[in-house]
Amino acid sequence: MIGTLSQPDVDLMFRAFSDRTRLRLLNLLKGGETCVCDLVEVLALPQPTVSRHLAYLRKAGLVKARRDGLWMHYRLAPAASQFHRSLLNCLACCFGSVPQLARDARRMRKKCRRGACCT
Amino acid sequence: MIGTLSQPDVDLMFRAFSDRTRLRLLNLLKGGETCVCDLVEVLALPQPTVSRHLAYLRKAGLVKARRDGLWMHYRLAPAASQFHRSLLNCLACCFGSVPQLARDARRMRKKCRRGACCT
DNA sequence: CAATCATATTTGCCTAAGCGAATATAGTTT
DNA sequence: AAACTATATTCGCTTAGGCAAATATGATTG
Repeated sequence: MIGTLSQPDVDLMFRAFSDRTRLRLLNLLKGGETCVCDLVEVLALPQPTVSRHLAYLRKAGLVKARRDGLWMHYRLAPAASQFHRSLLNCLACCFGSVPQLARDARRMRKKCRRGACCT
Repeated sequence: MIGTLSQPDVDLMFRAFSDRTRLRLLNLLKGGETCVCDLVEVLALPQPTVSRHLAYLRKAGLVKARRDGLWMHYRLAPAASQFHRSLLNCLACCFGSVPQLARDARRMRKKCRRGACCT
């Protein structure tokens, strides 16, 4: 009934950001491609929960997946519109407002430094 | 349990944007202070629906209300953080992606031009 | 103060979406 | 092919949140 509508619906993309778990995932992926097992460990959440939210983000067009043998690596999808770009900018700003995000990033860096991450 | 948390929760603000009706309201308020009756007419939605969503936006810290006799005028709250500012920037970008927003704005301008709006 | 107007809130109902537990799939190794 | 590993999906349950209809509130006017 409505005319042109952007591929991944704008509402869907906003809603993707409106859940704490997904925000944390996006925040970690900001640091580069990451495999699911590392995300699970750093967020300390059940693996099905993480996979479920990653699937949501994939459907919203916000992340891309790449298979590498047994592992799946996720990364932020390159911004496909000005809107997408501005949403990612919000993510950067959240980092200052939500202490949990900074903590997650710190834990990920630590894990990688001791060579314990898949990448 | 978690330490510092920004007043109007980040998740709440994102969720405020993730509903089509609220997005349309925010978009109209971008044009300046507007009274509820004008919003109801331009969006062609039931008044309780509009009021309910305005209440949501108020709680999220995104809009401010001002009473003027019988009328209530709503306006965008001034950005209180970098995050808030970047969210408002998303709104501006949406305008290009969601044709409905441009139509709403056009209808509002038209209404005001013929002197039919409360402001 | 009764009537009226603009707006807000409540109620009841229904769908979307989160979670944990269990299970399925897909690739690897032996 | 059987066993194993990493990841994805499904199921049953519970809560959040949307809507329409009805009702309440708050300000103004007669």
